[in-house]
This record gives sequence, C-alpha cells and structure tokens, in this order.
Amino acid sequence: MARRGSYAKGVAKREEILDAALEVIAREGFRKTSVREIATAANLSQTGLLHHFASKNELFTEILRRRDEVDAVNASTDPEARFIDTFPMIIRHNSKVPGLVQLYVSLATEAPDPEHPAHKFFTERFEGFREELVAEIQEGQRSGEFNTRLNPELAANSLLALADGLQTQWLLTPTLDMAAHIEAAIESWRSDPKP
Amino acid sequence: MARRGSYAKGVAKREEILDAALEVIAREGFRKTSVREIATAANLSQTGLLHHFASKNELFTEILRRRDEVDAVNASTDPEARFIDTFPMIIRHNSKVPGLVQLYVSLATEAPDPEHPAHKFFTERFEGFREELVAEIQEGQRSGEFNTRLNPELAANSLLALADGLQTQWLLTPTLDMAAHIEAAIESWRSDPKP
DNA sequence: GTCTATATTCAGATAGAC
DNA sequence: GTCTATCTGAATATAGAC
Repeated sequence: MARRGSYAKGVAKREEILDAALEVIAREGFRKTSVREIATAANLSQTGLLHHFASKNELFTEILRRRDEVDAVNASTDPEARFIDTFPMIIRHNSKVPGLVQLYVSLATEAPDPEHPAHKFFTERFEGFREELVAEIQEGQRSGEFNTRLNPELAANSLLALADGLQTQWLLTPTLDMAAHIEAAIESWRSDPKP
Repeated sequence: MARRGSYAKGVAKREEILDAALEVIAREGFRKTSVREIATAANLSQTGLLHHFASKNELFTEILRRRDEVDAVNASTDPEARFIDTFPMIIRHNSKVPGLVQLYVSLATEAPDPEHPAHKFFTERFEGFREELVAEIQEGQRSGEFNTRLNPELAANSLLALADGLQTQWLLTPTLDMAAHIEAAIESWRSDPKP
C-alpha cells in the first residue's frame, strides 16, 4: 500500500499466474502436478512463482478460488440468477475440464487437515453455497415451486455432496452424465403436479 | 498350490497384515500414512511387509477391499438383506472410523489413474453396488414401495455419489450426520402415501 | 522480482545376508 | 520370509546473487 501501484501490481501478477495455471491444468490435466510445472506454464521458475505464494498448498488453493470466480462470472450475467438454476450449467461445464475436477477432488481430500490452506477455503465455500441453497429452497417452498415436505438443510447439503460425489465417480467413469443427475435431484424437489 | 500349506499360509499372513492395518488406521487416522507405519503396526519391517504386496498402492487397495469384506459381514447376518436397508448402517458405522473414511476418499481420488490398483477396485465396486441397487429399486417399484417415476439408474448412481460426497463433507465438518442424509434420500424414493 | 543452485526431507523400491 | 542397509528419485523450501 505504501508505494504507488505495488499492491495492485502484485495482485495483477498473481492473477496472471493463476490464469496461466488454470489454463494448463484444464488442458493437460492434473495428477500430482508439481509447482515447477505450473511455474513453467507461467513462464517463471519455481522460486519466481513461489515468491507470490506462501507454499505449494496455498498456490493450489488460490487456483481453485480463482476458478470459482471465473465460473461465477461465466455461469450467469444476471446477478439475480438463482444458484439452483446456474448450478447444473456449472456442473456441465466441469465435464469439459477434467483436470480442474481432478484438482478440486484432490484438494478436497486434503482439506480436512486444519493446517492446510484448503481447509478454510472449502469450509467457507461449503457454508456459503449451503446458506444460499437453503434460502432458495425455502423461498421455493413459499412460492409453491418446491415440495414443502423437503427439509431445506438436508436437501442443500445433499445436493452439494451429490455434486462432489458425482465428480469422483465421473473421473473414474467419464461416461457418467453429472449434470443430468443434478437436474434430476432438483427436479425431485418440485411439488407434485396438481391432478 | 504345489507345496502343502504354503498358499494358505501366505493368504493368512496377508489377512493378518490387513487386519492390523485396518486397526491402526481406524485408531490413529490416515493422513499420507507411509508403508513403514503400517509395517510397524503389523510388527514387520517395511520390506518384510512389502514382500506380501506388489507395491504401496496395492497394499492400500487391499486394505480397502478387506474393509468391505469386514463391513459386509458386520452389516447383516442375513444373506437375504437388501443393500438399501443395510447401507445406512454401514454409513453410520463409518462415522466411527474417520481414518478409514480418509483412506477411502484418498484412494478414490487416485483411482482415475488406470495404472493404479485402486482403479479396478473402485470401478468394480461401483458397478457391483450400482447393479444391486438398480435391481432393488426396480423390485421396490413393482411392489409399490418406491415411486415409479424414479429412474432406477439415476437414483442408484445418485445414492452412491451422495455417500461419497457426504464422506468428503463430513471429514471437513464432522458434525454432519451422514446416515440421516442417506436415509432421507431413500425415504424420498417412497411412493406418496395414498390420500 | 526473478533467477541459479542447493539443502532438506521423505518415501518407495531394491540387494543381498540370514 | 524377514531383516538391515542402501539406492534412488522427487519435490518443496531456502540462500543468496543479480
């Protein structure tokens, strides 16, 4: 903050690195990818890159954070759009970028460790999505869109867990249609049609 | 097979190792646990243990396979019991052994690699559970227990994916009640009560 | 801020004695 | 079958020059 532009410059460089990382992981996949490989993709040495991040784990966590930002922008230009409605599109997009899905499940697996930077990221991410979903389900129940027998908290958790589990299954069996399963789950929430 | 007892003895020793491994992982947790730690728990050196397994990855895959065997026996003494009915109990039991859950999600994350021994294990495991579930759902639809609007394949995949995703969430947030979510999902399959 | 070079750590695999 | 000892390789992290 003290010197002119230094802060913004640092942020810009970080984003440049993160976007290069996203691009290379989406293109080449992610399987125990090393910091060096990301550094090469960003035209930097390993140390040049780690100058901008505290550690390997922070780097990979920030890549995921950046991915969420990009996805949120791409999913909908309408700031009023519901999460419920954009979620299937995000999932469908995931099936275009297996490397990023692999990165996501890998870090999710490491996230239980409270020392890991991904711990905070996944905890907050889950909480945020969960609260948003609960609110949307409750609103849908008031409007008559969703079945009132649905428990909003259970349904919200289950949809998010379903999405995570589908990604694991899909990496193993890429013929699985993740988005179709998500859509069917949301469909099952709807009120029975009046006879 | 040629010499008396040698084959059976080898199998017995493997099982002894696997049971020791299950015990220590359940008790101490699993976080990038090394072969050496498993070896120590089984009163063996690293090489003494790896004499019985081709590699680290095969060892850990076999630990999971053994876990499934033990779980299947413990879940129900009745060979006629449906998977649908024993599944919530298995999940409930999982919440007593976080180390084994951690091992499971860790290997599941590595399983997409076709060279990894866990690849075959998870593929077959998923297929087996899926087929069993599809058959039980169809039978339940014929008997009137389950809603006939349910797509059996989608529902079966979704229940298995839900279970996987819940484990990831639960490792992050151990207050989450995995079994309650599984039970709610199965409950949602039931036919609407006649008015 | 970025680099080269190196220290450090660690784990899996292997050789060969008993 | 089991051990001790060692090899090998990988990858992060650090020191210090430019």
